[in-house]
Amino acid sequence: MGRNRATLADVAARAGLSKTAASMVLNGREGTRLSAEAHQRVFAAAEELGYRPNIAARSLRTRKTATIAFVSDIVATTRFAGGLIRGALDAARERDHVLLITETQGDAAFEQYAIETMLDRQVDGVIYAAMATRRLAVPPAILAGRVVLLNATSSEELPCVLPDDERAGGTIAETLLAYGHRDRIALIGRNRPKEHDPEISLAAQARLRGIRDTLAASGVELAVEGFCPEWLPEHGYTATRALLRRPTRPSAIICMNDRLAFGAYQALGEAGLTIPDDISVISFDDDPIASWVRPGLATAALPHEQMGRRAVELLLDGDEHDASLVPMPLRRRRSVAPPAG
Amino acid sequence: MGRNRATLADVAARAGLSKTAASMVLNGREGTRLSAEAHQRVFAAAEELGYRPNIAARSLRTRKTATIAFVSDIVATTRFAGGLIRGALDAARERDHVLLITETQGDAAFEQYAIETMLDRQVDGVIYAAMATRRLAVPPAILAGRVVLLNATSSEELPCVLPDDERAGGTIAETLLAYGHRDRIALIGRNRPKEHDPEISLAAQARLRGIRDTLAASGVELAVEGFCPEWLPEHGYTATRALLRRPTRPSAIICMNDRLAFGAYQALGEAGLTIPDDISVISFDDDPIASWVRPGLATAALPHEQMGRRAVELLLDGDEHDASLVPMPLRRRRSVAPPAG
DNA sequence: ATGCTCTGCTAAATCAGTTTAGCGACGGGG
DNA sequence: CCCCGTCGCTAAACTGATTTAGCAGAGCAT
Repeated sequence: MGRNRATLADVAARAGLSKTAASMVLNGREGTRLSAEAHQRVFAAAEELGYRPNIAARSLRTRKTATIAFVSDIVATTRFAGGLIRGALDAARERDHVLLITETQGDAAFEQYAIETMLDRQVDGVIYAAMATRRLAVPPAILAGRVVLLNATSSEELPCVLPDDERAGGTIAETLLAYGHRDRIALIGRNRPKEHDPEISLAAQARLRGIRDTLAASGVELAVEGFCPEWLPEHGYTATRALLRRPTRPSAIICMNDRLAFGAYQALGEAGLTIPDDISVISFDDDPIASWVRPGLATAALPHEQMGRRAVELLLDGDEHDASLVPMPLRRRRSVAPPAG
Repeated sequence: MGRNRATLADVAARAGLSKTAASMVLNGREGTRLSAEAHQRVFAAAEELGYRPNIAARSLRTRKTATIAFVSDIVATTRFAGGLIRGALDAARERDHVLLITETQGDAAFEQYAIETMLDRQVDGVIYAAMATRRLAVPPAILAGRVVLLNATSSEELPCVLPDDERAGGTIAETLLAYGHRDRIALIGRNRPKEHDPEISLAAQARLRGIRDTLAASGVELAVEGFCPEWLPEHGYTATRALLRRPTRPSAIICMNDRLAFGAYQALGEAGLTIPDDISVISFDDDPIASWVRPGLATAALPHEQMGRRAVELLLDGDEHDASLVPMPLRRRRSVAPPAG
């Protein structure tokens, strides 16, 4: 790869100038006193030779690589990761940077290895993304450089990017209220206090807080809160069946995420109930499945692209608002309607 | 980042030897005549100083970076990408390599830029992955080095990794035959010849060929072939409704992918039919949704991790079987049963 | 004529490794 | 005693960029 590329020396020779001159011109250095003609000659030579600088050589000297490490536990390979990576890639490209991606799989040894490998390559900064764990212990090795946490927080007060789950909870509640739902709003997906899987608990707590506060402001309380050990369709299914066995049927179900909502759809379908005529369903995440179910599922979207983008911006442009909450826009679909009769 | 790391010179000094000696020892060079004691001293010094080589410096000299470019059109950010990337990451890690990931979004200018950026960084090879286009025009710039195509073929006879769609078609057909289905097997998801979206057509052709040939070997033909413009749930839904309006109801439906199958589930549910008692459904891909639907959907899994892994292996270990077909294992789930009465 | 400044440019050091060429000491054979 | 080969190791070149320090010449004032 790149066997006989032109070097800076070649460009300089062709322009009849020194490497110093060529370097300065090509880097657009201010305050150099090189003549306009010298500029022309260098540009022409570089153009003619198809010159492209050797990044390894450059970064050896400058200690900058225009490379960002994107280290995640398991994010990189979940369906949720796509958007994060895409957003980060876009923002990186706009700044002429490139992404070195690794996954630790939550394994401490892999993590250690991954971080070292990245640092060996002199990355300019690290985006540390998490899916499984929302509050992480950041490996000390990377604290020396710039770090941004993505979808995670830490005790070190590092800059981080998070979805605005609380506000999304508010939006969801407002939506149901606006449609006229009041006393028969159910929720599924609470996790029991003892099972504090940090993934669920942090997001869940924020979402729940947003929902409760907004409802409370209108004098409404959740009628039922169904627990789920995990946020998978089968748990949504079971929780919904449990809901339906109660004396009063809810007019709306808030699901803590779309996979639960999918389970709820299945249970409601089996019970012969029609969404949204008999019961409304609304949820969080905007998983692709939300647009596949019938009727489409209204849901507060996790803004993955925005988040990935924001992480790179924070890392490179470093405006020092340390925590960045990205809004979760509501995708309005047909699963919500006014309560029946 | 990495401001005061120990250098090779530091290690050498501490070991009381030259940089040359230290370099040779640490690289495990054969045929050097350095004493066992010298080896010990170098290793000890490196250990004590926490020495890690500077990759930029090394690759400046060796022109090797232990870095692989993973360039894709849109794969990197679709739900299908996760596995590809994970497999590639794993295989890369095993070989102490690292992945530089980019996405071209199918845009020629982005692609040009992406490739140049990768080559500037002296990557040791390029994995060129495609989702949208199965047969691609490979940019000439990367042909100079090692290239492996992932989920794609080209006219240049480059090494490539593909799922074994044809064989999977055979497996699906065998499965239905084994359950006793014969004359009432329907298929949905054929695309009309004129709409030759290359993504669909190449995979679809192979799958269909596998199905037809295997059925034919048992003297069976597909009863109906339903067309779909794209492979989305809504098209599966429509195609299935069309199927059900025909005089004889199929005993089994083969869907060209899981999203279509999901649409089929919806249509069958609305028609009051039970899977698999009234009708069997079987499909391709093993999208997460296949395990979420009730009953679970039997499907031939796209072996994304294996494919990603294989691509790296082909690139680095370069056994020269140029095309690598990765088997698609059948996930047996409850959606298939013997035909009703 | 001398000294000074400014202009336009360059030599050489530097980054941190790898690699080539070869040096001094020692032992053995002729 | 001299020559040669081997052993154990090192000096220096090299990779391709950036950056520091500074040089030659022109123009101007003294």
